[in-house]
Amino acid sequence: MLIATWNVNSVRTRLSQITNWINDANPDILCLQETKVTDDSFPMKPFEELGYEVIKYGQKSYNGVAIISKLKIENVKKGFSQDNKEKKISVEFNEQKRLIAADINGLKIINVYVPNGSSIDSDKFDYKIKWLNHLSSFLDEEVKDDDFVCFVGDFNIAPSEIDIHAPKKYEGGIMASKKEREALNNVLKGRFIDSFRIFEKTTGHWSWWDYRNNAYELNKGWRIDHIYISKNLSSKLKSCVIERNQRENLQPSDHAPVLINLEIDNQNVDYFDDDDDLFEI
DNA sequence: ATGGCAGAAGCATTCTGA
Repeated sequence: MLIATWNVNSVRTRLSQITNWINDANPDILCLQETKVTDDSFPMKPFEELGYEVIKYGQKSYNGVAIISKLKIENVKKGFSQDNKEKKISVEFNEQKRLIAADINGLKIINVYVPNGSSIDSDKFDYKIKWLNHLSSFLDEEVKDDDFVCFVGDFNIAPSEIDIHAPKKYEGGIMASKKEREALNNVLKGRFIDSFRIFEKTTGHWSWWDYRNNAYELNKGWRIDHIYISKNLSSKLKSCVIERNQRENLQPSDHAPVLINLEIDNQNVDYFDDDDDLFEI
């Protein structure tokens, strides 16, 4: 079972690149961030024609998340829960569309676009920390100990200095501060595994390169897009790769997709494309 | 210290991103 995350920086501008990549990589589930489109304008058809179901939670111009799945999508949650004791604060944090979750094939898929935070002395940075703290409460409520969870997205945080091309220059700043990492660790609470680090222990692997200053050509990148899995899935994890060639497309997103392979049987056999997928092997 | 590149909105230029 292939599960991917990709900050596409506008789903409409990147549409053909996304469908091309789907045709190449054949993911079962693709989680998108920065779709930058309202739900009524989301391009559903290109994905449905490829045999995928789409759920989306977007807004005009900014943010926006979506899940595209070959397998049946159930128990959809858009934004933070609003039926709990933190209802008021949830409404506030749902103004920016940054969270969508669903159950797919026995997995709880949680897709986030964490706020960037601008710079560590800004109001946006405070918002980022508060948003992460609210996300922590959300997970405490939504995730049970024995759930199989895949928690993915653009986290806008490099987990350690080996996830930055020039740590001496950037450590302590935005996406690399102690405060952000503590907030992220509080969200993870030791219950998740960073899929990528199971396979790659060294520096030099990036998922985002700034559009400016020729950053991609100079390979000046950061690893800020992550696929966290619950510990009870660790034995099922077969690979995790960053598809950096997508950063070489014409007019690319500034992020590359991240893709894992989980060795899980498809329980929900009602594929939407209804083709010969069921009868392979 | 500043700007550089890109997308959206909307038609010149501003806002936002990371």
